[in-house]
This record gives sequence, C-alpha cells and structure tokens, in this order.
Amino acid sequence: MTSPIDAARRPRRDALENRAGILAAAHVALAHDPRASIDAIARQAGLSRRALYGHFDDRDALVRELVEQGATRFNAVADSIDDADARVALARLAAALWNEAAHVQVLAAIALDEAHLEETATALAPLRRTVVRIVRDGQDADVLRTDVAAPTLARLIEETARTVITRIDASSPAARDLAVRAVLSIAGLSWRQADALLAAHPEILATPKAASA
Amino acid sequence: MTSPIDAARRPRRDALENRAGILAAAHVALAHDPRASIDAIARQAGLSRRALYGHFDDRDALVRELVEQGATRFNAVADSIDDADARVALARLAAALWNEAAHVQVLAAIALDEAHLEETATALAPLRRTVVRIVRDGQDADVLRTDVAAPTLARLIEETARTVITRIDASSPAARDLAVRAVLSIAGLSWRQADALLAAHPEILATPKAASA
DNA sequence: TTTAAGTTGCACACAACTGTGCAACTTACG
DNA sequence: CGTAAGTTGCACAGTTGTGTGCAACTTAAA
Repeated sequence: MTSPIDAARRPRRDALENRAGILAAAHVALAHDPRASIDAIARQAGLSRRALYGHFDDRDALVRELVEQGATRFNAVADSIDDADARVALARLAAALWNEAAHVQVLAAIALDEAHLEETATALAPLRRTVVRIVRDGQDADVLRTDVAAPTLARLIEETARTVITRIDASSPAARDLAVRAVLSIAGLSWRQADALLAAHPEILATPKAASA
Repeated sequence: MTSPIDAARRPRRDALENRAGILAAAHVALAHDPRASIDAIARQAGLSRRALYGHFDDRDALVRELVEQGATRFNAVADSIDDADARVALARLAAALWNEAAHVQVLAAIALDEAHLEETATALAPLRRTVVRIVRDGQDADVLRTDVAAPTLARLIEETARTVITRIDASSPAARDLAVRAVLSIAGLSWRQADALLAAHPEILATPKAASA
C-alpha cells in the first residue's frame, strides 16, 4: 500500500540524459548567441520546445543553471592559483581559464547580456577577487604596472581575457598562447619580458594532458 | 505655370532638424543598446514612431546612415596619422579616435551586431588598413612585438581599443589616457616604455582644445 | 505487462516589435 | 492667406518569441 506521495518513481534515466543534453545544447547555442531561442536550443538537443519546459521552468532557470555550472569550475580554477610571483600567477590563471574555454565562452557571452548581469556578477565574484588580489600583490612587489589603480587594472585584465577568448579565433593552441601573452602585456610587461617569463615556466603553456614531459 | 513635378517645395527646415534629431537620438540609443527599438529612438527624438518612417525607409536605412556618418570621421582620423615611429602612430591614432568616442561607441556597438557585419566591415576597412600598415612598419623597424603575426596583432589592437572604449567607464580624461596605454601595452611595450613614449610626446594626450600650450 | 514518466504536436494567449494605410491635425513657407 | 509638407494616433497585418493546456503517443522502470 505504497502511497503515490512518498513512493514516487525515480526519474527515468533517459530524462536525466535529455536534461544534460539540453544544458549541453544551450552551452553551444548561447556561446554563439546569448539570445538564442528556446526552440533553437531544444532542437539542437534533439527535443521539442515543449519537452524542454518539462525540465526547466523557463528560460531564466536554464540560464541560471548554466551560470552556476560555470561558476563552480571558475572558483576551482581561481583557488588553484598560488604562485608567489604575480606575473606567473596571472599567466597561469589565464592558461587555466583557457582550458575551460568551452565554459568560459558561455559565461562571457551571458555576462555581456544585460538581462543576467546580477547572476554573472555573483558567479564571477570569487574569480574577480582573485584577480584583484594578484594585481595588488604584483603592484606591491613592483612587478606589475603601477600607473593604473588595482581595481581598474583587474577590470582591464578581465576584459582583455574575455575579448581574446570570445572574439579571436577559437580553441586553437595558438589562441591559448595569445590569450596568455595578451594578459601579460596588458598587465604591463613588454612582449620580450612576457616571452622570457613563459620560457622560464614552460609548464604554464604545456598541454594539459601531457603535463609530465 | 510651374508644374508640380519640377517645382516641388523645398523640404521644411523643421523637418531637416527632426531628421538630425532622429540621428542624434539613434546615436545615443544604439550606443547603449544596438537593438533599441524604433519607438524608443523616435520618442527620444521627441517624435512619434510613425513620423520616423517619413525620414527613413526602415530600421536598416537609419543604421546605414549612422554607419556612413561614422565612417567619414573614421577615415579622416586614419588619414591624419603620418608619424614615422609606429609606436607614436599607434598612440596618436588611439588618442584621436578617443576624441571621436561618441561616434566610435555607436559604430563599436553596431559592429558587434551580427545583422550589420558587412556594412561596418566596409566602413571600418580604411581604418583597419591603416592599423595593419602601422603594425607592419613597426614590426619591420623592430619597435613593436614580433611574436604575433601582423594581421592578428592589428586585430588584437582593434579589439583592445574597442573594449576599453565601450566597456570601461566613459568620456573621462583618465579613460582616454587608459585607452592609449592599453593599446601600447598590447602592441608589446612595457608600461614604462609606454610611459616614456607619452612623456616624450606630450601633445598626444594634450586636450584637443588647448593644443597650443 | 502494467503504469506512470516523459515526449510530441497542436492550439492558445500574450508580448514586443516592424512596417503600412489613412484621416485629421498643425505648421512652415511661398 | 492658402497649400502642401510634416506630424500624430489609430488600426492593421505580419513576425518572432515565450509559456501553458491538453490529448495522444512512446518508453523506461516496477
């Protein structure tokens, strides 16, 4: 006499897969165009628009979940940076974020959409704090530019990274190299200084898989 | 016996003013949001939506005129740069564009809208050619970074300028300073080198009005 | 095999926006 | 002043998008 209330069936496995499929599709679609329609996302996931509403209350709920998903990865990356040298820390942060490029692109795209400023700001807060801390340390140690106030420089670095990631090429190994060098440049290093730094720390640009050369 | 065909009245003066008003309103509105509605633009200009269609065939015609308007100014700026030193040329170009910031912002915003990629590409072509030329010269003379291919570096410089202009603060004198320094940084100079360069060429950052100190 | 979870396609209502037609009004200009 | 240019507000058709209700179906799980 199992009542229908406390003994509800477990959600079907294919339903869970479909839900993940929607998130993946939204990932691709929104990175390309943050205003992609629900219908486009559902089709991309191989589902009907109607079915999507069985998994998410509305468009906002879907976007919110994407943002939170990305935020988790972001915080993990930010926490993993512990270099004493601010220049190295910045380079490593940029390189590490590039490895999450697929996720970064959605966040970066959504972050530019006025409709979700608050959510993305909250999600990006830990990362932003990390950048500000690195910048402050670097300025105190006189290894980063001091002609720009720390908050402004942090912002500039963030925008530079976003720009390179979202607007230059995509996912080529050369692009990753470029992103790291662009960040170091905007942080105040000359291109030769950046080059020397990266030569001294080859692991920063090493392929994630074959890190143990 | 003046026929109604060859002796049509001149357009009314207030109509011309209204047309200019619409362009000005579109300027403001589209810089803020490239997808601002016709209604929002017309209201901002103090006209009804219906009246706007008396001046422009459709939304595209309005946008096209804005783009052409900006293109003219852009070409003039690009043509005015003739410094032998590529670093100085870049700095001067960035500073000169900043003086057109109000116009730059619309173009930059529209340029990010997929619907008008072609028009803006055409409008920006001369400016882009100028940047590529400066970059090539600078690399040949070994005063700009050579670890990035000329077209890529030119693109990077353009994106950096766009980012600073559209996403950092706005219209403060400090922002202009920042834009120039950001461009020089991304071009490969260390912040101290950029600082020295600007100190050696104070006229670059001089206020446009009081250029004769 | 039974059952309910999940999906589908359709029909709605709703919202925001574009572009046009038209009658009535106001106003600059000859 | 008279006239036509310009404006206004409204109605209308068309587009694209969101979110819901519902009957009919497929299918995973008990």
